[in-house]
Amino acid sequence: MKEITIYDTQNFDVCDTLECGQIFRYNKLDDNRYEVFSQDKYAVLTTSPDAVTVASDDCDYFCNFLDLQTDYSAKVNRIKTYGKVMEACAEKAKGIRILNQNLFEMVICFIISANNNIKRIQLIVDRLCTAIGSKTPYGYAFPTAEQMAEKDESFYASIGAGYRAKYLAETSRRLVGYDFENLLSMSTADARKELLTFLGIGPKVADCILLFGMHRGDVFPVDTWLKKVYHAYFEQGHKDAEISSFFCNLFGEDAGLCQQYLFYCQRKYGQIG
DNA sequence: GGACAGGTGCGGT
DNA sequence: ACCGCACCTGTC
Repeated sequence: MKEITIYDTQNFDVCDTLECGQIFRYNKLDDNRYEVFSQDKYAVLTTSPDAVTVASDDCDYFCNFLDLQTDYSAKVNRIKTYGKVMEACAEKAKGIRILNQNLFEMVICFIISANNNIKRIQLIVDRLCTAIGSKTPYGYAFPTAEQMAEKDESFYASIGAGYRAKYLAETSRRLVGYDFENLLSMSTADARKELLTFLGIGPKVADCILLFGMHRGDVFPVDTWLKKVYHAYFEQGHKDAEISSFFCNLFGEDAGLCQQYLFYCQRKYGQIG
């Protein structure tokens, strides 16, 4: 394994980045180390007092994966001007980076995430990789669309997916040979419409795929946590279905990152301030 | 043992 | 278009 060390950790915290809910395939090894899986690749991230070290056979891949080429300082400073609430949670969550994750992997993982809890999502994803993913030196790869399409609904039920089994079987079949490049070339609004045509993808899951799999910052996934945040800190009388567009209008291009800050603070600390 | 999970699809207005 | 509701299952 090779290593790369990052010394500018002002806006890069491994714990914040991995535990803010954008990724399910990681494990905490000890106080300072996390292992991360993406597609068929693997890395160990070690935090020391003055740096973070990435150890992997695919260091370049993980530098992009961790969005290390992007300067977050301007974004964070701008978000801190979005009122008291954002100022407080940006200070706590400023180490979060929006990962560049694989699009197919995001589609499948976030279909599994619907009306589910993180522990069980990780359990199901782990069973999925172990059962049909290709073996790698460090574990099992995330399955390809072809590998998933070979399995039927009963298989996905057997790994604990519940009523999402049908969604996984049907959507993975539809994604064999799918033109992802075309999807990536679309505007955020058009890509969102296209994603909503897949079984198992509703508004919230579509926004997660756009944000985590396509790096579109101008979306705001609304789940139960963000509904709580809205009602506690932003109440302006919107119906649930309008909360996402309310935040998109409020935060513009920074909406996605703001959502991660708010989600993380609410979940980790039980409050924003 | 019940409520809750990073909601969605479906049928009824 | 807009509700209201059922829904797998692991965890707290």
